[in-house]
Amino acid sequence: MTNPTDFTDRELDIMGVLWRLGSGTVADVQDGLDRPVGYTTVLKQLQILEEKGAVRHERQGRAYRYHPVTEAQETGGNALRRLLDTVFDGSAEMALARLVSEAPPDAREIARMRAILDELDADAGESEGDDEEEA
Amino acid sequence: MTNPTDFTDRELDIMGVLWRLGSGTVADVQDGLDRPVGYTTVLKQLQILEEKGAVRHERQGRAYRYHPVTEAQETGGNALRRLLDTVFDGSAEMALARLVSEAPPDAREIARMRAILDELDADAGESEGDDEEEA
DNA sequence: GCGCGAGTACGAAAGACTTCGTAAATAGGA
DNA sequence: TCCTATTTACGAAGTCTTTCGTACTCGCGC
Repeated sequence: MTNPTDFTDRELDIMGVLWRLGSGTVADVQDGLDRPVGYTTVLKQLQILEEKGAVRHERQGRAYRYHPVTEAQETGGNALRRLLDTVFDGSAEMALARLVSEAPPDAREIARMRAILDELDADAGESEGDDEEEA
Repeated sequence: MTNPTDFTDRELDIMGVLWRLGSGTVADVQDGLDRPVGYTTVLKQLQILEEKGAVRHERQGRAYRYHPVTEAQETGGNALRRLLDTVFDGSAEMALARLVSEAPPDAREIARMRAILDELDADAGESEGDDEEEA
């Protein structure tokens, strides 16, 4: 991973396309990839991913349509945890600093990110306040 | 993918130890790893990492002491960018949501994370104001 | 100076990943 | 029905990773 996850690099490329599209045929995925890869190569990867339980397929006309089974967010979470542990020394703060420098969010996104932090405070407050409410 | 970077999974394990310790001998790194790995295996990885320019070594007594050359933050940044692109659909907000659910920060850390976002607003304000100042 | 033990160098074996060639199957139209 | 184009199935080749065994080296103590 310089596998960020449970997936290998190429598998992650494929999953990325499926997550973005929602689902796709072999040709769809092939088109969605950044870099040119043979048709049967993509098919093979999808078959491997299916063995691993990461995707499933259904017939569509004479072709197969593949759907992701594992959620993007779950995969991302695992990868983030690994990154946090190995490179950011467990510090969410450092990770955030790097995150925003990699992809500077616009004002609206910053506002929503603040909201996420506010929500954290609220949750912390609630659990600390449980005793008071119950009393 | 799990490769999160330029490094393979095992390489990242090794680099993680070096980043944490600052530097270390082969034995130090071996001890620092979660999982048992042969001494020569660790040595070999370090030699490979040195070929790649990720670490350097200096003599210490009869042994070598290895120092990381690449920064943890840089590696983390690359990995974050990949994650952002493939699994979080380019949204720093989604990444943050997952980040805090993976490693819930305490109040002090939340405060510092807010500060990072504040800093972003400040920067955005400054650059928007550049024209006015120049005019 | 010599020997011993700690350490490094080398290379090969095993396994995983990636890629694709070729064969087989299938559906639709002539 | 039969042919063709599209698609899947299989499997093997090439490459990269990971692991470690074995041989060599070097420095320190006697």
